[in-house]
Amino acid sequence: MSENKGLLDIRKMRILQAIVDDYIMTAAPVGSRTVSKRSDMGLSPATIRNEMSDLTELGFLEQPHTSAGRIPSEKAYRLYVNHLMDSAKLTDDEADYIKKHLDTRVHEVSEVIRQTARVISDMTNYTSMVMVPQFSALKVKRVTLIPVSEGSAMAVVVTNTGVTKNAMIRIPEALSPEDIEKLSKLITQKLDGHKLNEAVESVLPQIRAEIGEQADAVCEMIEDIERSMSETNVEVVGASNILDYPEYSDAAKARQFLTEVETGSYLQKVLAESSDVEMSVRIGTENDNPEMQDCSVVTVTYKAGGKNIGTMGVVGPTRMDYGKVMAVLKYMSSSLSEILSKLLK
Amino acid sequence: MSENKGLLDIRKMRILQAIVDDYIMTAAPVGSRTVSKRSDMGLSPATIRNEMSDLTELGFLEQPHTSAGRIPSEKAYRLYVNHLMDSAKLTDDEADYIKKHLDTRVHEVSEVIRQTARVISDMTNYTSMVMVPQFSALKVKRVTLIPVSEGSAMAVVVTNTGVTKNAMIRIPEALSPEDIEKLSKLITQKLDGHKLNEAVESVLPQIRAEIGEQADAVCEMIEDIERSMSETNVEVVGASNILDYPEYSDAAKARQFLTEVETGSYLQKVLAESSDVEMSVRIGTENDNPEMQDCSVVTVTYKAGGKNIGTMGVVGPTRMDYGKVMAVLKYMSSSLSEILSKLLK
DNA sequence: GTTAGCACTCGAAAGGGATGAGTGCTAACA
DNA sequence: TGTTAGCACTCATCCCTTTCGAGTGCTAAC
Repeated sequence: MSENKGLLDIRKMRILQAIVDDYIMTAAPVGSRTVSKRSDMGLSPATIRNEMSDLTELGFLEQPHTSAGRIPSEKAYRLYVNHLMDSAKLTDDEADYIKKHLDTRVHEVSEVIRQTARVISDMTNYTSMVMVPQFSALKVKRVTLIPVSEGSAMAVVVTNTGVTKNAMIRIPEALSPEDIEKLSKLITQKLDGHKLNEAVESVLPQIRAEIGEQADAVCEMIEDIERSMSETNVEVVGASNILDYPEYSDAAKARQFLTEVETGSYLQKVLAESSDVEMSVRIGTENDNPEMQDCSVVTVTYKAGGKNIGTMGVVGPTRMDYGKVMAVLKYMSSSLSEILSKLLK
Repeated sequence: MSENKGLLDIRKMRILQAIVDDYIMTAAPVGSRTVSKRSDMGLSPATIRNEMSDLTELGFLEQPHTSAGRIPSEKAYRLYVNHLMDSAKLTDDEADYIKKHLDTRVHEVSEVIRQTARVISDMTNYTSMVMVPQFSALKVKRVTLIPVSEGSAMAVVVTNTGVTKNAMIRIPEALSPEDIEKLSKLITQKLDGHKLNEAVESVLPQIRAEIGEQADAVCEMIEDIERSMSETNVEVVGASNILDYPEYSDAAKARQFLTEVETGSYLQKVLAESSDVEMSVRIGTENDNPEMQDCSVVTVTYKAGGKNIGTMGVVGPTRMDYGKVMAVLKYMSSSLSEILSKLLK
């Protein structure tokens, strides 16, 4: 038996690939006849049957019941994604579609993010999610405080890449507008060129050392700003697409999926965890959220100015068109990176 | 026949009420026996049958087929909402629930809105939507421009109520930070005390008259600000609740509803249109969006400082628990109004 | 005007083949 | 030794029929 990837001989791999491909398209158990016809290997159904029997024993296939075909196990999807998938390229039509629907003239980050999510969801027909650029990882250029009412102000942070974000923070009461302006300048000066998340550790002690009396108030404000800014925000689009797939024809299951997606906490967590790998795939029970264990989540990162600044991805049934999803995500990652790189400088 | 509301005698009204009440709870056609038992009118099923037959002829009831019970028509719901509904009050438990889940310490408007939407959706088990306070109807107190990059700046508008909002706008290129600061002050001075939406009409001509050369640029910026600010934003929560109702057990129908809700444009339109009536109810085909014609939408307005500043509501199946929804919305309207009134000054 | 009685309707649920896709095994073939 | 044809067997699905019962409408009596 000629080994390959230390797992299966080539013929078994090809058969498994054919089965997964077919199952992804039809959602129906695949029989030996179908495989024999579709995979142009010139093998009879009987031979395929023997191989399928082996694959079942090895844990790559499952049988809903004796007289049905086989469906891929999670292990099969894993193998499929790692080794045997046609890593599809987008057709010209698809690339055109994206170009047409990504309006590069838009100049607001949140708008670009929304569009991106929309396009991913439309192209894949799954649920897409795009994290807005990670803020506290960017270098601060300017911080402006705008008095709003006694005790509160709006802090607007501008980074060197031009991304801005704002949040309400508490400020000491009884500050005159001039004091506030001074504070703005002071904080800007202290944070300039630092990343927000690092600043809290590196700059705060400095400030405490340098400035005497007001230090505490200033430090608290900076911490407050950092806290508000590091809230990750995720745009989720196309949740209802899940209803197109027969595995979610059961209302209770669909409901569970949609509720989980609406709260978004798990998706947010996945995006955050995947922020340092170019592409990640979580299949079924590889998700540690029990509500999502018959879903798969694929993520990619995107960059601006050469640095990863965010993650985006797709959630759908485990029977997902991984090839297409990964192709779309790759394409969108570079599109978005390009747009943001231009936009943010 | 003793007339009432110029439409139906009292007995018919009570019977209709019993039918609607029952149908709202069970979603199953209501038979004469049930009505006879549940409405304590001491009438036999046969009598009820005669009345129901009349009500059918009058267009208040419909018969799915001969041997089923009756279900209320839209006309019946309309009558029910207008005249015969028990305008339920919340139980103490419910009021407690709301108090517990509305964290009054939160000091960010968008957070309050999100909570409100969450609570409405949880209490009614329908889909809730809450419009963030209408911005351009508030009086401007200060406008700050923060340079972001060549040609663009972030405009932050603070109103006299303390609500703030910000948006990226285009600015003339080649402005120094000092110029921008001057512009901030100029615009603040011009807009101070005016409502944004009125300012465009009343203040712009003034500016054009007073300032010579730079007028065009300034006016454009103000218009740009107004445009960005008047975008209404709606928080929608609990869309997946719809899957709990048997009328949406059909995946295609559910999908249609969810897609419509996700885009949100119709809901946004309804909220906007209803911003001047304390409470509005749109039943079924009273919605002009064909996709929503078997839904009902109930809205209420909320205030701050005595003025309407926003609308919120609930979407659900026409067979909706109008009594409860309206009670919850009323309660939430006054809660939110109170919180915002405090929060915004 | 109200009610009991009764025949009638018709959807929903339950039962019961027939169908056919698919399997596993065996025996023959190259 | 690997491949294949043949065949008996399995079992979900489809479709048809029957049964069941909730509910109606009508009539006649109270």
